[in-house]
Amino acid sequence: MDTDVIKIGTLAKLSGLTVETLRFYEQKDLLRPATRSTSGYRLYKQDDVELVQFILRAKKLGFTLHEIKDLLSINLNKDDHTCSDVKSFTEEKIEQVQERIVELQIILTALQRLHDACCGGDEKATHCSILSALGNQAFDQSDKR
Amino acid sequence: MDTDVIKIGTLAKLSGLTVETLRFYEQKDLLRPATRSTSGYRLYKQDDVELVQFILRAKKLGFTLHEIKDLLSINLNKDDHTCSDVKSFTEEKIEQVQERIVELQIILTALQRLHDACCGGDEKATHCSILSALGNQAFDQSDKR
DNA sequence: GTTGACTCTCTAGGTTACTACAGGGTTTAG
DNA sequence: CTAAACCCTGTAGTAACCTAGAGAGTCAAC
Repeated sequence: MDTDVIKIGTLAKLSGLTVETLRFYEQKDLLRPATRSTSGYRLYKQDDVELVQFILRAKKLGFTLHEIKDLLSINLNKDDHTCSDVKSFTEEKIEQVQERIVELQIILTALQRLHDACCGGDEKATHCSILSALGNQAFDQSDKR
Repeated sequence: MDTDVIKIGTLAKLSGLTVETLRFYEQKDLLRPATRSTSGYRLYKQDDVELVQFILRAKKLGFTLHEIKDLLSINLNKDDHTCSDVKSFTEEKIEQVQERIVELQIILTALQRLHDACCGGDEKATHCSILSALGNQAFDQSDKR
């Protein structure tokens, strides 16, 4: 057997993904095997391990699979793109992440306000301040979104 | 026609949701009409407008529909639950939100680091520092998760 | 009595990122 | 040579939250 070439199970082990995930990524156009064997087995190159790592690192940065697909095509044809292309790609993601953080912080503040106001005792929840807040119009004015 | 009772379209208008969403919420056991007309029309009470608002407020706080269902059943049977039940429910959510914020902040920091290192110029992306970072093992050590 | 607005059920799609079969064929080790 | 381990395709399910449409019945107004 050709040692330059690895089957999907090997790539899975080397990259820490499952075979199913690798096939899924192929379906999403992220990762195509170099060739197929006569019997139809996917045959990858050793280099594809690094490619999978690229994908995993981008995922860690919060990029979606679709965005990673674009990132990969930039990476493949580096000559057709500028540094500024990549930078603005990153900028957009930064903005998205910042927005989400702000949203979550608004949510967090509201939750903590409710939490702090609640006695948290063993008495029946009939007069629970959290439940009343949720049932109260006044709540709606308390944050502006 | 009974004025105490409203049809789904009216409830939709009063609550700002669509008819479809209201039916969807019913399917998810969040909101059941008080009765049905002889022809099968859903008949809601005026009070249900407040119930929908309760749901929307809880959604704003980041609760999932499933969690809201539980919250509603606590709200309906307040005597069977304690304040501390509700408080710990809220506590759990607070922890979830905090965790998510921390995650996003790690992502944000990493993105900003890459962004700042990138020249962002019009030169070809052949040596783009962002792409190299994604293709580089060193990246993996740079954050601990 | 007919139009138009409303309602009903049921089904299917769409997003994101997988996971899990079923029902095959292929390869490899002993 | 056979059994285990591997691979294939294709489909369907998960979570969360809806949205859209088909095809049909109902209600109110003119």
